[in-house]
Amino acid sequence: MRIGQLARRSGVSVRALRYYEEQRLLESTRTPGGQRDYPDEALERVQLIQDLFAAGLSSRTVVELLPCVSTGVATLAMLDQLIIERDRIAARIQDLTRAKTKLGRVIENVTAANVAQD
Amino acid sequence: MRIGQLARRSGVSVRALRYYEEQRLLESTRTPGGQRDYPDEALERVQLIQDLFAAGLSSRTVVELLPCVSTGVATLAMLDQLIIERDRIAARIQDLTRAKTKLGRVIENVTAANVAQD
DNA sequence: CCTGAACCTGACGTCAACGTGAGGTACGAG
DNA sequence: CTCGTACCTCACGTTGACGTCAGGTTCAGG
Repeated sequence: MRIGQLARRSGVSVRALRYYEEQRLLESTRTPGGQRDYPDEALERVQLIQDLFAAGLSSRTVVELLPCVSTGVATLAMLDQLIIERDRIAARIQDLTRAKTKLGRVIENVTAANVAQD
Repeated sequence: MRIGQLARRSGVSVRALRYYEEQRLLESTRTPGGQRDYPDEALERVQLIQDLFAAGLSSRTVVELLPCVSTGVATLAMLDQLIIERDRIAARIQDLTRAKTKLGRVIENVTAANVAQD
């Protein structure tokens, strides 16, 4: 599979895929002409990378954790890092939940105010 | 209250407070000498700004929504925007929850692998 | 009056995850 | 062989929320 097709299938840009390779998040073989060639598994890999980015992990963290996330084999340092990241995500969820609740209350109040005004 | 004290109380940097003013998120009166002077309510205001930033709102969005968040009076456009942001936060929470679950499973697996290896 | 801490205004630097050309090469169809 | 599209490698631009440095001013205490 070439880069354009992988981009369309995964929904990320061609530029992003090259960036992932530059950051050692994604590998590719090359055709004799120098074009990137990806195996089918690359699609899942890209989706995994996207998930981790969406979770707020940096590319540096992702490159450290990708091996154990895909293989299931980890050093103790990796395990620590995994736990740190999971807890960070949990804390972030708490923050967002608080903010959502706060906004929800504001919405209720201003809605009531508008109804009263109309 | 001067800027340094507000910074210490709120936990944000002096630079950040000046930035908030620049973005019209926060007002201040000035002493005859030109130094910023904040009322006590500024502390809550700063904390509110931080909460909204933490929720992923941009300063442009915050400056649009701050009036109705603090006064409870909103236009219909503001209400729409509020709902959009709340839903965006809810979607983000979903994403993070999925990512956390995924990491949690990875943690369980690699832990088991380590125990088995030792 | 003097001094050190806190404050002021520019204005350039940072960082991450790409976007966006520029200028050239590879590939598949006809 | 030629055309059009997809691909290649630099390499600079973007965005947001500040950090940081420079050069000068204000304030409170002694």
